[in-house]
Amino acid sequence: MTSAQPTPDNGSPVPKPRPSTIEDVAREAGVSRAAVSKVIRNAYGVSERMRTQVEAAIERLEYRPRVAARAMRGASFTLGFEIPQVGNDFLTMIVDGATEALAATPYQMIIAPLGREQKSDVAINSLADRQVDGIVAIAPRVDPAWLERIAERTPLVMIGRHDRSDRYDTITGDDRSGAEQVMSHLIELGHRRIVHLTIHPSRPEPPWAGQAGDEPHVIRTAVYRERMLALGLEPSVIHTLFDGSEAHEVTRALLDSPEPPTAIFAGNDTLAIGILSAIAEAGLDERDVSVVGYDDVPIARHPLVSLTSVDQDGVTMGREAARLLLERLAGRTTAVQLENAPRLHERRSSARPRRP
Amino acid sequence: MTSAQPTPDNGSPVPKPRPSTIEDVAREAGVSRAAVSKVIRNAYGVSERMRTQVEAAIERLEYRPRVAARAMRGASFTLGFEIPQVGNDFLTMIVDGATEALAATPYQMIIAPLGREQKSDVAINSLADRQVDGIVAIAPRVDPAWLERIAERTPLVMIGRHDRSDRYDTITGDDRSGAEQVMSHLIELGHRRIVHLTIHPSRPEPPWAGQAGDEPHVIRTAVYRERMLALGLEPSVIHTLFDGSEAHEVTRALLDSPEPPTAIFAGNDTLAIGILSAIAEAGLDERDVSVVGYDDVPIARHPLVSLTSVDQDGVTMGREAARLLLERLAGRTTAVQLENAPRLHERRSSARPRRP
DNA sequence: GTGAAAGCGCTAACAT
DNA sequence: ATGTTAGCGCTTTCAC
Repeated sequence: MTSAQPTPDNGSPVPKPRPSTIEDVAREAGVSRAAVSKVIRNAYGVSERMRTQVEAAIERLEYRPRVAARAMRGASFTLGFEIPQVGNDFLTMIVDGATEALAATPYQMIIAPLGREQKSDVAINSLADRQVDGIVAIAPRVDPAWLERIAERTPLVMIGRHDRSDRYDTITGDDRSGAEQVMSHLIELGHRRIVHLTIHPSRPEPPWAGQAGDEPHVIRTAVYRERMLALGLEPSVIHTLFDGSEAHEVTRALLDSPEPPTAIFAGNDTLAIGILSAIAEAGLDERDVSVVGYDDVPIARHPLVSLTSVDQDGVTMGREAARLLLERLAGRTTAVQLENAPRLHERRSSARPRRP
Repeated sequence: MTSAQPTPDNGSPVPKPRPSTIEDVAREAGVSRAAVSKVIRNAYGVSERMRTQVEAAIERLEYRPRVAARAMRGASFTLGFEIPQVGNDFLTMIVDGATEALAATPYQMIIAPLGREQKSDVAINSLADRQVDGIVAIAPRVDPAWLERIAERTPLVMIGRHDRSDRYDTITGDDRSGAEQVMSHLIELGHRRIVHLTIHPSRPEPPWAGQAGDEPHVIRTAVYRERMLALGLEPSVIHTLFDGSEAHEVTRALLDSPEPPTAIFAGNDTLAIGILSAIAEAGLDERDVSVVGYDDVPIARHPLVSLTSVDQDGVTMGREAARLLLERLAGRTTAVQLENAPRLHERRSSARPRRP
């Protein structure tokens, strides 16, 4: 990176013109602060004449309400999204859905990405600290009791949690069904040596684990085991980091082993993409090792990738999450659980094994 | 999506326990509010004894400072990122770099994604309204004069702008060099019928266009034209939407035309991926039509995709952006311009044409 | 329909 | 080193 000569400081003191406040607008329009406040909030009790007057003043002074000040008394008109991985396409779909649902509302969305080594609760807290009016979070490993405390003050929608709360709403996919579809598909194709590669489970096992449902990935793994055992086959589960690089490495090793699998069921598409890259690099294809992913991210459809994957419609999930939040803000106080039915899209990456 | 029975409202009024304030902590610790404030800000003038006392009280009361209240007087310890497209992998790299740079600081990052049909200035404004302490934005088409007004109050780093300002900092790649590398590469391979496919330029042409440099995509297009004309070839530029779907359609049509190109220079990788999908669907490959992209997003390296692309190191850009903001917050007042040198990664998607 | 006044939780400037 | 006080810009009663 090349740095240009810093612009010479010509000594002119930076004029920090004070942004206009509600007070300025009130003076300019010849009304009270309260009146201006009512106008900008579309509140009851403003005459047509006053409204136009105030709006003109706002225009003239380029007035913009400070969100911080508003948040101290009323609402911030901001909805916060906690996203564990900015680059994850499934999460992107959720954000897209929510963006769409919020377009016609006065609410702005902000996203709090997880920092390096940062846990979900830090980001959720940071949203709460910022007085957002509602939170959507994807945090499978956070203590439900803690979430309920957050939900006491801020409407909260959790995506991908199978536990039930009467404080926060949940939106999930039916992970059991999705995993069943994957396994049925692979078994019907004739696969027997099927490996399941997924992300590391929580360690140590949290005390509330299994309390009221499990993490999506844990459920998928459980279904995998059940189906393997039911056929008298030996389950083989491998855990890796979430970003796909380790999935790539592990797959290389797997391919070099004496009895490589003929199919790999990946816990999600990011891992599946990493797996596919190792297979391709080894000069092999789906007839050697089939791969099935989960989430049906956009790139899965790409003809060069053509990854068989479980679609759980992230866009709808995001849209619904936003809707649930708006409902809460409109007064709903009972909890809602939404579950969608996933659907397997069969593509080129899964095929009959060459040597069964 | 299936809705579960709403949890019955058992009539218990939701107890909204008032979160503790700095006042509560002061009382609990037997000190003044100011003392507590100093402790949480690590400010000068606190005895060791008081510090431990206050910290204990904070712990006990689970006190968390309200960002809105802090922002009204001091800082919000928040840095805002305006991102035109959440799903764009190049932008993701920028966010990742910034996340890394911010990990060891007290600053939290929030991302303001663009809503549907929303312009960059709306999102930038919304960050400013939220009193973030600094803003990083990717907004090639916003009036520089307007940006300078924002920068008067909030430190601002613009990514991908070739104009110079003494109010805000800029980080760019050398788009001229990047595009030159692409064209040289394709020409050396023997391509003559090269099409350039890129995103729609601003319409109408903004009054400040060309004032002090141009949009990255415009520069890349200009280089393409120059190089084609220099060889006595007819430039052919096609504009599409940014999301790659239209690039896919356009490419289909191109392949069906009487004299299809032997190479396509895509304005960025998202478009290149869309182009590749059309080529693959038509049963063709790089010997028929070569493709070169720009940004070198992670998927470009994938062996199934193997897209030749210009690496402009988004991660470093993001890291530097965060660093520049922190510098400004530490007192720098002169503007800085950073430019990095892009580098072409040659991969399978570009090859000698079968029929030149 | 409109305005006056009382805070919201915090920090900064100023005491002590 | 610690405490006191005066706001920051806004919304929300509650008078008029």
